[in-house]
Amino acid sequence: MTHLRVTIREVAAKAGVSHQTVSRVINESERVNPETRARVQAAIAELGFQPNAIARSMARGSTRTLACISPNLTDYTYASIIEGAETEARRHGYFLISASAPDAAAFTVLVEQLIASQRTEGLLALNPYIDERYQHLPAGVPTVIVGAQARDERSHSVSLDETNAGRMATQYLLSMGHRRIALITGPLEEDCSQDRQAGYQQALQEAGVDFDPTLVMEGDWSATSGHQAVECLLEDGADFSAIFAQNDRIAVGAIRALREAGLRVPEQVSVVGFDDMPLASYFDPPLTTVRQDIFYIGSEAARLLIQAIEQPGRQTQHVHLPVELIERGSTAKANPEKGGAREVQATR
Amino acid sequence: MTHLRVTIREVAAKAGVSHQTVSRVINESERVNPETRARVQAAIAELGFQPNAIARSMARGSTRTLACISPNLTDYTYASIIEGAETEARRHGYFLISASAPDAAAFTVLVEQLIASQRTEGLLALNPYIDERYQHLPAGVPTVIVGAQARDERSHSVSLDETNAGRMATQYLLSMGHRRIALITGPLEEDCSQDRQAGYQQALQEAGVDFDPTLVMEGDWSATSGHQAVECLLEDGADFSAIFAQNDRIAVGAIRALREAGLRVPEQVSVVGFDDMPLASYFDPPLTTVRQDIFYIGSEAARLLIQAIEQPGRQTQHVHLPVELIERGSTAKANPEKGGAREVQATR
DNA sequence: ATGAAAGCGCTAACAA
DNA sequence: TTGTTAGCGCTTTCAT
Repeated sequence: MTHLRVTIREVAAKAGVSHQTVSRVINESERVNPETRARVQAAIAELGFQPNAIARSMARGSTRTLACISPNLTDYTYASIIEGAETEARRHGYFLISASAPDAAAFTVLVEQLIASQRTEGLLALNPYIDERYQHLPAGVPTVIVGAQARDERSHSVSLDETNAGRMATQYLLSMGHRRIALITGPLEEDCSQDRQAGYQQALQEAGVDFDPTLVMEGDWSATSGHQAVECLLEDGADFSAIFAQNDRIAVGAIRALREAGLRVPEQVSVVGFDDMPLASYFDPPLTTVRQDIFYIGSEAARLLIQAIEQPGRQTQHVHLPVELIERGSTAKANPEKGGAREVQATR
Repeated sequence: MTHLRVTIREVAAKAGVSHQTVSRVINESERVNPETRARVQAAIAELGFQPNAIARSMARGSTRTLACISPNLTDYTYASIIEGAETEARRHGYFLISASAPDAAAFTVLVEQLIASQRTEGLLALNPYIDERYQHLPAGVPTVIVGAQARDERSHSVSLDETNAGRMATQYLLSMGHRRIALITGPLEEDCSQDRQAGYQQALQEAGVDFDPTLVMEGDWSATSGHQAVECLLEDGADFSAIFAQNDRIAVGAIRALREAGLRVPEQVSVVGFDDMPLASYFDPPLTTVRQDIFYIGSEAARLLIQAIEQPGRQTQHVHLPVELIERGSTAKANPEKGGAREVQATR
């Protein structure tokens, strides 16, 4: 265990050159005599020298570190985006500090500590419109908004084509003959909930089906909220033969509630989820869902951010990623005699 | 948008003091005249000065940044540990750079870039015994091994009491009258798989039940592996009335395979999982499982690491965290007439 | 192709 | 209590 860390100067002394020549070698400059380079490299190996990253950042004025602030790190969607971003960042020689900010206040503090302190050179803001945090996005620092479209002109963004995704899921149910399609959304503060709902309404309209607001329930992404939403729907005596749940967890909760009410999925009610989370194919029944390539969202976001850092003049970019419908066992054709309505009314 | 970042010297000029006084103010030194401090603070506010974190790291020789290397960032278990660690780190004024290393080679590179470059002051190594990566743990740098016990004397560790957890799950099934209990493990390279199995065998022995190696299958934590394991078991005509799956995903796959073979859970076969992952209570049937407080594992690991950094002389510590059995619907009493054996043999 | 000098923005030691 | 002087370990001019 080396106690005092070896510096460039010790290497220089050992190799009999100036520390500047060592710097040239570690920076792979061309302008070094092959012999000298070999001597220096030998010295580096012998002493186990590792350039000090902080000193380099200091001298270069660039830290090659990105920040990623997310509501949490455990939701599968966020975690995948972060993993994608981290991998891509590293591919470009950057590191990623990811931190979770449950609320806007925590977000503000983090921006200060990470961005204003110049510890990082750019920011990945995951879902910044869930609360007031977007008002504290840093100015003058490259920023990519992930999971929503930027509302200002300074920020880049990477998001799904949410409206189209909502439309696609709804069209699929319509194509199965369903006419009474309930919708369970995420929190309406979030753009994606709104956009998915817009797509839902759009698809209904295109199919000439009237939009019925009593068929729409707001959830909070949790399975529990899906469960409750279906309970409410049933209590209100709502008539529906399909549900579009805006994420897979809501779908799972909804299916559970349907079962508890004695309704069979997909025979009596079809359910479409959103995300294609890891166990979606192992649910009972396997979940029909909208798949998003979340890992790619993350890597694309990192790519954009690094581009913005390295080419400061660049125009802001807004990337929309496509989605795909995965057909599994939680959906079936509507019962034609009944015109798509449920046969059994819950007894509760 | 300030173009040239404000430095301590500009603040000093504005406040009419030396830059060192400004340094004292931002470091909350006592030795500053209240009036002077007020003047400096006014100047700081007016100029929007933010100390440069890199320069501080440079001058102090300490980066207040930790590294966390994990096989991936998306597994719920890892993500939770990371979130716990990140939160705790920040509580102590540290940042956490988390990176994923799918294999030992990637791990080695990361250790070099993060640790040897002195960018970070300590390492959280999640599950380092899944491959050869533990051989590349850095020397002379505070390290906490998470999810396994340290195999050397230099590293601290935070892990579950895995043996006891395995024992507890098995004892529970035994107490329900099951005698033929199949085990589906994680990869046997990982300590936790081994330890959970040791606990399983221990419980059997204590209950006077013979250990039957044909009832043990090795999985890879995936639902698919649980599915396959049960298929093998059934093909081999194995006789069992309960399964202890070493994680919840394996359990889900196992339940699916059981169903496909026409077996009812829990009436004919009971299944116990491990982790209590978020949707465990929403599975069908709701999963009986061993709960670990993973968030706490992370925060404890970070706490230990920071302690090791700040008090270098300290002895290595090894923390074992308790687990808890959560009883839900995937387990039931064994059929007494049959002595716990399945009634129905799969027809395949 | 190599070296010398200067400085990145701050903190730490010492002096006043 | 405050200011002055040196660096931290490296990169970047600019000479040579």
